[in-house]
Amino acid sequence: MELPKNFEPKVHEPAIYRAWVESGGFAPRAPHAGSKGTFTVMIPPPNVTGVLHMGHALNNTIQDIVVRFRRMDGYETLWVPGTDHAGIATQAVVEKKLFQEKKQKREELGRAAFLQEVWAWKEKYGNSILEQLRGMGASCDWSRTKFTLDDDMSHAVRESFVRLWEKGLIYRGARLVNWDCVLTTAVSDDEIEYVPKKGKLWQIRYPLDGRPGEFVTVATTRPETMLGDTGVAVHPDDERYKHLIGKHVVLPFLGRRIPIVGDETVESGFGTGAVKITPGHDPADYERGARFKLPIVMVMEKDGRMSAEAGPFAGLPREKARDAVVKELEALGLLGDVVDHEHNVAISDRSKSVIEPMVSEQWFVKMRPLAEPAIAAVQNGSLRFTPERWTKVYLDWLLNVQDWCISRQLWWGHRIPVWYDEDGVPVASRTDLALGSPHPLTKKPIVRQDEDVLDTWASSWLWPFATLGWPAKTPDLARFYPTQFLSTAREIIYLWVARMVMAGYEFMDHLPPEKRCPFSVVNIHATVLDAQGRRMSKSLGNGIDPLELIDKYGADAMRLCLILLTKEGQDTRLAPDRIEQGFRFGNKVWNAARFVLQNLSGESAEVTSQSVTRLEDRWILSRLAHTRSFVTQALEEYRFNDAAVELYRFVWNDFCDWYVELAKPRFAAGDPTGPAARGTLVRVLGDMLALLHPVMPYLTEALWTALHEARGKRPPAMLMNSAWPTGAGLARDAAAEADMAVIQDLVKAVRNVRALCMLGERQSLVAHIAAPRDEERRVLAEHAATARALAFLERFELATQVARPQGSACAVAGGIEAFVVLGESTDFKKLADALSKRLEKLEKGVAGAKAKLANQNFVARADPEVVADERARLAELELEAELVRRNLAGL
RNA sequence: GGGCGAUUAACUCAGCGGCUAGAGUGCCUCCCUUACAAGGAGGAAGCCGGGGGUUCGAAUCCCUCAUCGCCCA
Repeated sequence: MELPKNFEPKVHEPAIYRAWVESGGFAPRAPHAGSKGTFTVMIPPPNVTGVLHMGHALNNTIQDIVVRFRRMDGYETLWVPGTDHAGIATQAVVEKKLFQEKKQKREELGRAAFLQEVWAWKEKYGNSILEQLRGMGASCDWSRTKFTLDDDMSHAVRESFVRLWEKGLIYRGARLVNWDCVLTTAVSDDEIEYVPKKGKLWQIRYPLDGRPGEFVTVATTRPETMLGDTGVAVHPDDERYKHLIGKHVVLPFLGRRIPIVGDETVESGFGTGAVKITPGHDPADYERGARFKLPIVMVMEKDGRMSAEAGPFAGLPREKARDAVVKELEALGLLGDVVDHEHNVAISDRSKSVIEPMVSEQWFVKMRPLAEPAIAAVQNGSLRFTPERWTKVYLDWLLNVQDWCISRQLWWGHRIPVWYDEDGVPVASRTDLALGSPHPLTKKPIVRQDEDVLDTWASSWLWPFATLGWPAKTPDLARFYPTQFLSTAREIIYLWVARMVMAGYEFMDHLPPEKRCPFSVVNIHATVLDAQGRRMSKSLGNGIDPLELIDKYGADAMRLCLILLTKEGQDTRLAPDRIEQGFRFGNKVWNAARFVLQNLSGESAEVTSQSVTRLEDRWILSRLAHTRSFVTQALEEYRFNDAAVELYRFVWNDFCDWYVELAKPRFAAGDPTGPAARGTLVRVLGDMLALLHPVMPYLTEALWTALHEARGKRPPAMLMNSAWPTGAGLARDAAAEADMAVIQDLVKAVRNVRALCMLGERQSLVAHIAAPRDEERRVLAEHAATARALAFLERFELATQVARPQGSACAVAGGIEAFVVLGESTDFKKLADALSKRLEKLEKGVAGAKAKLANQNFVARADPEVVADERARLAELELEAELVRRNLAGL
């Protein structure tokens, strides 16, 4: 059996992925004896227009680790993949393409033809992100792939809409919404971002009605909206303006007479202390307007041009209108001070245009009743966040939840299932209502369907159960709902997580309440930042492409590194070359396995902690026992980083650095301990591959096959479908670990002396070892050969006391002195320096421990065990310091 | 404006009441020893952001300031 020298991800990964798919292992296993039950994960459906970015890479690595671990651990696992139709984003992409390629606008094409274009686009490009997930090794059940506009999903959306309608939770109303003037649609609060921009604060003087020559000066960042003003507000306690409350001013250009009101929400310190009220175009003013029953005047059209209400400025685009208004005010002498002013401007995520708050007719869902059970879910423990602190973020949003504007003025999406009769009376229906058919309530003919579509989240909030067939009561739904784990990004807690919880409680009402919450654990993953600590973004162009990393280092390397870098949701900075650590580790594992396989000779006996007798065998199995249980527990608790760090350490530092080196001499022909060494290597390697598999699936799968082949066997199953190591036959062995530590300390001390004296490992040395303490002497006597091999010693003389040989240096390890006989050219000065330094540290430690123990309070109040430990530590330090001091004197 | 997080070695991060504060990368010295030079052996490197407090004991808990970042408005 000869493995190539290196693992070649590009060669192996696609073939292994195909084999996994063919093994059928991505689909949930059928219920069977010994099964731990089902374990379901729903992928956060990426946007169909999306390409894999670092956030997806991390999040899907996490999900795949969970799913692979649970699968091996005996659960019937299901990971459902899919994409969402991303209404605005997708429509915008296709509109742009259409315009660039054919100079066509969607209006010219018409609704049906345009939608055909979008579907064609989706078929062609919409699967790329799912392909990329395959490349990462994601073990999703692709046979269950969903798209939010699939027929069954659309059916679920309509059912949910009609149910809410029937419960009276859907209403239509004029509300101030965030309006995107470029895409001409309302967008939700969550689809806008606030960008600080340098602007100006203009002061405008409004003439007081009936008091010629007197003015009230208001300050505004948006002078063009003054045309829609229907009031002026001042703080009721403001001495400057108090007397004017109840009076009126006359709006320039339009001559409208508008009142001055006293409102406590006005900040007297801002601007002039008087503010204009524009209920039609500002959220705060909308509230104020409602409080004072001021009329709403809309001075802007849906496309951002000024409306007829804008008088002389009608027809101007909003930016031009601003300049014109300012210029005219100045001409009239009504413009006051103009100062620079930085403020946050709302920008649409999709079109990047400035959001215009506008009053329009929209459909809303009443959120308060839906929020109640979602709040209760975290309070009664049905739902848990990890890291725990995100619970607060979730609750804060739910406690202050606003009604949800679900209509979008788009074509791409689920068309709102509402029809109107000739009087405009709406009705929601599960089935399409033909034009001319009688309205179910009024019996008058149906004349039209609502033009708008639903917000994309109105479908993705149904994801955890609609993907399983809801509203039909399918076997899948009964078997896999509720799910166990959801992993996602923090900014989506409100948009999606909270709404899925609401939907679960609302629509899964055929289940008892404790089974309605769609998932029990929500993992909020870290944000991967660029090397300067900035968020990766398209506009900055600072993103690292995971596909490039996979191409260069392999999927396993990227997966491991992302987990090593992100401790439980803590943000991290990533530079591409950091992935090299994962690559090197993969290489290390590969070569360790290669070494094992090269030296096998048909061992088949199962090695256990009970069956081995050699110290190093007992030791490595003890370390394995610890690592296995540590990693298992960490994965059960979703502490991925802890699991990965522990595995890394075990593989590299315990197994490769020590055990493999100790095993080498035992392969010599005729060595009676050879079989035990080979058996132990096989045992450790097998378990190690299994433990590593969730994080590094490809590499471990390849080695799993190779390991079985080397033993002349066919693997009973692919590693992916094999059992998680149970720890059977493994036990912690404290005595072996303690003995091994003695040897390791001595070996390191000798190596240190050797390096200081510039002696290569080849140069054999003789050591005279003094071990006055029985325990240490026993260990060294029993394992002299082991210690000698690792320290590259030719001879090894052990005694209770040793007279220092001529021309020797002394390695001190614990209570042991190892006198190493050196050549004449030895640099004793260097040795002395190193020893002085070490002595200094030791003496510092001694002084610290002494001071601590001299403190009566410490001795009296600290845990007796801590005090005892401190005493023991002091004794050790003093002994070692004494040995080093003596050694130094002897040089 | 509200909330959250971070500040530990040159860099990226662990450690979150008690070992001589750790790892990876980088750096220095030595070594191509037949698993791996994508490696091995050894080493240097830290007033644990500043200031207060609690405690026998603080990188760790509390307060405060500073800086950076994120989420929400």
